[in-house]
Amino acid sequence: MAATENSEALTQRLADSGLRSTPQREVVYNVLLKKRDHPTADEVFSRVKFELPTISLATVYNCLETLVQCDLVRAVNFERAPTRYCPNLRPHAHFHDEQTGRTHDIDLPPAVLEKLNGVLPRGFDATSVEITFRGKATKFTS
Amino acid sequence: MAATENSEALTQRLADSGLRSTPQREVVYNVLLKKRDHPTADEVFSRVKFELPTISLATVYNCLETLVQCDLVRAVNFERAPTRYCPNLRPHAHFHDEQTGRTHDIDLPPAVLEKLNGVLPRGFDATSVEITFRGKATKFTS
DNA sequence: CTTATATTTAGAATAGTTCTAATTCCGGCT
DNA sequence: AGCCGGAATTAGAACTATTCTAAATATAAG
Repeated sequence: MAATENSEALTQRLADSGLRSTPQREVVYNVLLKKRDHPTADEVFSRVKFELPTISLATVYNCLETLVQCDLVRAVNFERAPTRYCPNLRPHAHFHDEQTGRTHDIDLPPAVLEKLNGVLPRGFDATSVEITFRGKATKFTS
Repeated sequence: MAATENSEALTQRLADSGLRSTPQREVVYNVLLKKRDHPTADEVFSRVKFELPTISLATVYNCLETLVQCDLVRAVNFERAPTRYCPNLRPHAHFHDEQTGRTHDIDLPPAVLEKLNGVLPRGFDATSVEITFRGKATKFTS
């Protein structure tokens, strides 16, 4: 996908919510797309500063929040550690490697999602489900 | 189950970890068992104070941490909200009702847990999985 | 060009939790 | 019973991720 495509997608999504496309929002989003290692706001901040040295941390938080609102990015929480951000929009779980601290995306097939919804008793209406594995990734993992 | 049974179980678990049974730990644990509404540390604090008016918040945090270490209690995190505590040791998910803010336990049958482990690619070895639903509980729910 | 509104910004404020250092408690030894 | 040493508790300070505030800046619309 060309970078301009992402950029246009971003502009479109922002417009849909009555928001503007700004250099800060563009760069924050591109940083997330470029290295999908579930960075924290601080990590995003330091990566963005290469391109926009004068950006403030508050703006990074604002942009991330905006992207989450537009459904372009997911906020990922693990215990009480700093929130991490993830531009993977497919339904997926997270695997938290306790040795390395790294977070891996685990795709969730529709069948599993259905099975999961099946555990909800009558009267519980879920709009979303969040799944986090903890353990260690032994091998075959990048 | 008689209260003394829980008390003995607690004492046993603590001893297993080389820890002592104390009035503070007993009361904190009993508070969790008595009203299973996933209280925060602050809520536990105020409930415990009825029995131990001089207990400190730090001690409540210490006791909760100890109980979690001993596998008698689970710490439940939802987004970045204050940690909640849950003495339900059966495998279960949590349903977070966005209207009321209440958290409900959802039992997880072994079949579902197996299915879930099945989504992990070779090389991912999970020791635990945490599942949180979000939505609204419409009816038939206490 | 002007105006209105959105956005960014630096720094202060907040809140849940953890840390620190001093005190208290308690079991085991004599 | 009395003492010792480690465990536990305590009050308050410190920490940290995040949000808030208020002022400055940018930008789209008329």
